[in-house]
Amino acid sequence: MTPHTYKLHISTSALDAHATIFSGQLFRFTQDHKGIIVGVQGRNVIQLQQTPAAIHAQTSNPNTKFFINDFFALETVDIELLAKDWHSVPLFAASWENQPGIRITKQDPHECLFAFLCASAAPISRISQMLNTLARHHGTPIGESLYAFPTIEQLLDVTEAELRSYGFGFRAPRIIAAAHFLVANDISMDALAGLPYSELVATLTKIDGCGRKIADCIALFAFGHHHAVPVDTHIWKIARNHFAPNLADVSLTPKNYQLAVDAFHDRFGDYAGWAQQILFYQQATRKPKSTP
DNA sequence: AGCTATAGGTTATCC
DNA sequence: GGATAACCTATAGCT
Repeated sequence: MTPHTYKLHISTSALDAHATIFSGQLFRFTQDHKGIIVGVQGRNVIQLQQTPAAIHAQTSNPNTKFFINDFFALETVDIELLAKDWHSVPLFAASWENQPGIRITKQDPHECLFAFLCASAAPISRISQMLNTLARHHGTPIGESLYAFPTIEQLLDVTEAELRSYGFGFRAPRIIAAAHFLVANDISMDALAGLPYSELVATLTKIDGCGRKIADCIALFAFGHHHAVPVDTHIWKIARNHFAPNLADVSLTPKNYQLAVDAFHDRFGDYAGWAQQILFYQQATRKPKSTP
């Protein structure tokens, strides 16, 4: 690839590249011993090195500046301003003070869809392993041990047995069915991008293995629905412990899922998804012993 | 070293 | 409507 560089002047509290990328929204990025972060989006390679005042970015895309600005939604969202507003919520204030600069990235929708289809009941390390193995075997090489995520055509050639051998388990048939579902219904990522939130979720949840939570992940991480709040086990815990005591004794049914989402919207408004990510990171990475 | 519980859930089935 | 088990398996956290 021909590298195109761009020096982005930004503070770590407006964008902490490491915390953002390894906060559980992306699964195929790595960091080397020098602290350089490398990953793939679509057919582009991204390389990032952060210093206190800047991020040195390098991509295989001719317009690295535009690419990076779009990827981190820098023009769209002023997270420091939002965080300031949200400091009236004690749990948020504590999370932000501990780890500022976590943003929502705007991911390649195709990979994002399949990635989160794999995410059911799996720890991040396993999700990464599944996706990397799949890309290595069926994706197009685009750099030193870097592979584009398999296209829909490439996915149609993968068998369930192969996926199971990569460690997909019960997720294996879902991947195949999803690829066929998209092709059979002529659903493009561009078409999904044009849908309003509720229609997007309605469409995505027709895919076997994609419930509300995974649909919300895709809506938030790939399609710019900043208000989408994926309620996983950690966010559910936060909602019932801090925001909605009335949920303390109930289980996570579809109805209660929505009540948890409502609790986030009441406090964080139109960018509740961003607040969710910051709280999620705090909850998911905290030491088991520190706070109950 | 061997064991257990859990991991950013979803769905079929039962009440 | 809501509760329960089953689906796979890598791995962290125990003994």
